[in-house]
Amino acid sequence: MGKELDKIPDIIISRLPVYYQHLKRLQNSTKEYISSEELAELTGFSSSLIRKDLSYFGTFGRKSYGYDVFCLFQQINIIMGFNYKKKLILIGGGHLGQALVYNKGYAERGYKLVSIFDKNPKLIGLVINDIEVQSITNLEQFIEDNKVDVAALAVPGAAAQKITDRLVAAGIKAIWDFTEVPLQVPEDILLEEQLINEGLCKLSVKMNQRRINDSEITEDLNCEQK
Amino acid sequence: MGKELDKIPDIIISRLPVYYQHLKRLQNSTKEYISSEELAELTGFSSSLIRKDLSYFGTFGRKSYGYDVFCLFQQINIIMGFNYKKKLILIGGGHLGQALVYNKGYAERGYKLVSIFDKNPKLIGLVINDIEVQSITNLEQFIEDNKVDVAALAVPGAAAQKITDRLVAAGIKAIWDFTEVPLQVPEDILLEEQLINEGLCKLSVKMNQRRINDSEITEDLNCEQK
DNA sequence: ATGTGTATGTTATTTTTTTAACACTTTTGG
DNA sequence: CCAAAAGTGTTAAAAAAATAACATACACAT
Repeated sequence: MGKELDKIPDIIISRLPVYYQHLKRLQNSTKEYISSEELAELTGFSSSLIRKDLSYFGTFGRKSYGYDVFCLFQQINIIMGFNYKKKLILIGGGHLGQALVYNKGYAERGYKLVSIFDKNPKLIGLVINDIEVQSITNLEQFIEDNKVDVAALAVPGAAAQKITDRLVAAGIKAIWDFTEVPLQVPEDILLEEQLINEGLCKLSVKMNQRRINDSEITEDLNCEQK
Repeated sequence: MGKELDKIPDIIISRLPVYYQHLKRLQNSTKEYISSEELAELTGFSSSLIRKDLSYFGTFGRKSYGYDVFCLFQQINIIMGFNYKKKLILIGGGHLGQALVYNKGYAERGYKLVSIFDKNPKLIGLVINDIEVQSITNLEQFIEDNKVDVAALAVPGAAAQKITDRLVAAGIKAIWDFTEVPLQVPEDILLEEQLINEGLCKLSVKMNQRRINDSEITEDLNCEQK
């Protein structure tokens, strides 16, 4: 019985992309069934946790076989809403923006990148991967006409909040934010901060920990404060 | 007393980049002190949680004032190890790779991008943002000669594991992985998967949830499985 | 058929994480 | 100097999450 009206716990949502990633990969293998134990091996989560996560959405397994690799992938796609079509626009055609245009992950997740906006006249009219960059002045009109669902924000930090306000006013539902600037949005707008340097931060913390543990130094830099 | 030999809980590590981000921003303001309550407002975490997180590393606050905005930022930098210099190389000079070359986040976190590698002869010799792309054949020699700490991996999925094996063999300590391919690494190598489409996944799940709740539909696509 | 092995879905237990409460210190203002 | 206010660091309680345990169902071999 797949349902659940209550909001899916964030902690489970955060694991869904991992399940997705591994199951996608498994589609190319000859493997027909996979056990929670094997999935645990792949993902690093415990088999118990995996069974629990999946049982939150329904019962997909088969006793003494495991999970049908194809069916489970289908179900994960449905759970993640990838079977619904979403229109995406990109704001900012700089280096990061251009990389996002060539990102191959959209279609399989139900997204379609429908336009690119920039304010730089040198970029306007340029065609990147078959999509023409248009002036940011057309933003509101375009969102309304095309019922755009999500905007990817890859503009300089200084412009981020202003553009965000315009997106919200124009009726966007969700923002995928690459500027490392904390954005203010109304409660009902979904905001996903894609901190591009997050991995670097975590690696730095962990390398630092090792350094400290190895040297047994007691770090205690005290900042002058009255 | 700043110390702690035990490993910092991942859940705390995951919040550090958020504290960092907001405190960095606050450096430009005239604000001298900030309370846990105000930080809660900014970050979305509870004030109680913030005080607890910070107290894990030491006592940085001042009774009835709050935290010195400058000192706390300094401390966060130390906790995250940003005051230690790390050498970074980039593997893969494609679209995403190029965007990473122009990323402005390295220096402030103690990283220096020292070289770019690619196997495409058309890219080798090209200078991107003052850094010359060199042949992937030089990889091992370079890592050894320059004591490289971290490699950013932005190559096609098919090449990912092979390159990873070479990096590990050459003595790299940490990998910042942008390929959406699950990589195998030895226990002692730090691996950070930077799932570029993670935000899109989460947005899709959440938009889907809203759709279901709004329509009160009971989703139950059953996959044919004997 | 019958017994053994496998692996799920779920319940019980433990652990981790978060929130709430508060004692205590410092500041401020009569 | 004393009282009130602010806001920390910490302890206690609650909630959430992860793990372990297990009853059940199914497959398969004898």
